[in-house]
Amino acid sequence: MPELPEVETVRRGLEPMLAGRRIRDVELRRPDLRFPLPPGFAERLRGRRVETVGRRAKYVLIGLDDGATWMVHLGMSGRFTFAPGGHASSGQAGHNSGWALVGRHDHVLVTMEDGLRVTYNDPRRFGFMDLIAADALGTHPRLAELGPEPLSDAFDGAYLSAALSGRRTSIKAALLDQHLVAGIGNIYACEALFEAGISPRRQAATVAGRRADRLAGRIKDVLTRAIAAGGSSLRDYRQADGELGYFQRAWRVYGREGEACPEPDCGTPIQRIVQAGRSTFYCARHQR
DNA sequence: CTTGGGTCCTGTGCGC
DNA sequence: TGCGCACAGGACCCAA
Repeated sequence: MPELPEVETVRRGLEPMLAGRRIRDVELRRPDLRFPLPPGFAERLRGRRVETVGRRAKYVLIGLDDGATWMVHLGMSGRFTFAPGGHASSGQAGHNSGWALVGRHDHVLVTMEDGLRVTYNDPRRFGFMDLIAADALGTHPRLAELGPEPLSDAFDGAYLSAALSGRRTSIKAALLDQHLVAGIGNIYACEALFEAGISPRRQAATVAGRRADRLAGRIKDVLTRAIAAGGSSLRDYRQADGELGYFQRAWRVYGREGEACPEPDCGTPIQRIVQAGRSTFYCARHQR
């Protein structure tokens, strides 16, 4: 599900539900997600007041009143759902553990002091959570190594050009490297390269100068549009799972193998290739 | 240091 | 209709 825009949509959905409220209870329905949850995870969250709901790359960062940060990565299939007092669930039938309905993949159940129930559901369990003490946030290994936010001023053509120099891998693979720029995933890498007219197979180091300017600009634009689409789905559905934001987007090349290139007067069939184990979609005529 | 490949996990959709 | 297989939006780990 989630790349930067979807995670930002989740953040925006969570913020009004959590910020300023105290956590009454946390129930873990298993001791681990992708990784074991840190010792005392539930106990340390219990009784804390949420002060901020932020985001870095694809991480949701929930700031607590003791200075700690509750970090959430949604992996491939993680999502949050909400229910006012007593009916949070992802819909499937399940066992009762004080909650009205608990689905098979509802792994973390949070009750806020006003009774709001927040469920973290993740069938594939590639997601993970951590609880980071105030003095460890700056050095957390998963955060400290991340590249710049693509929507920040620190990310531009000059940065991209310099960061790609010497890289022999493909530009597509390079964009997925979170150390280089943080938050782009498989879909938006394909879409940004299409809009920039750059072949995903091009060697990363050859994306420099004006070509890098163009790519940086298209990355910002495609992410900004996706966040806007996610925001409208939030307004319509009051959910934070981001799924509608993804679902409603009409990708121009992603998932469109064999369909005609959407550029005017092109019509070249979109190709699908595999790079670094991931599907890449592109137009061989428009992308060089 | 960079790079490519394997791996974790479950659900879905397709072709036969 | 049932079955098996390919594939799915991420990122870690390891070997070369």
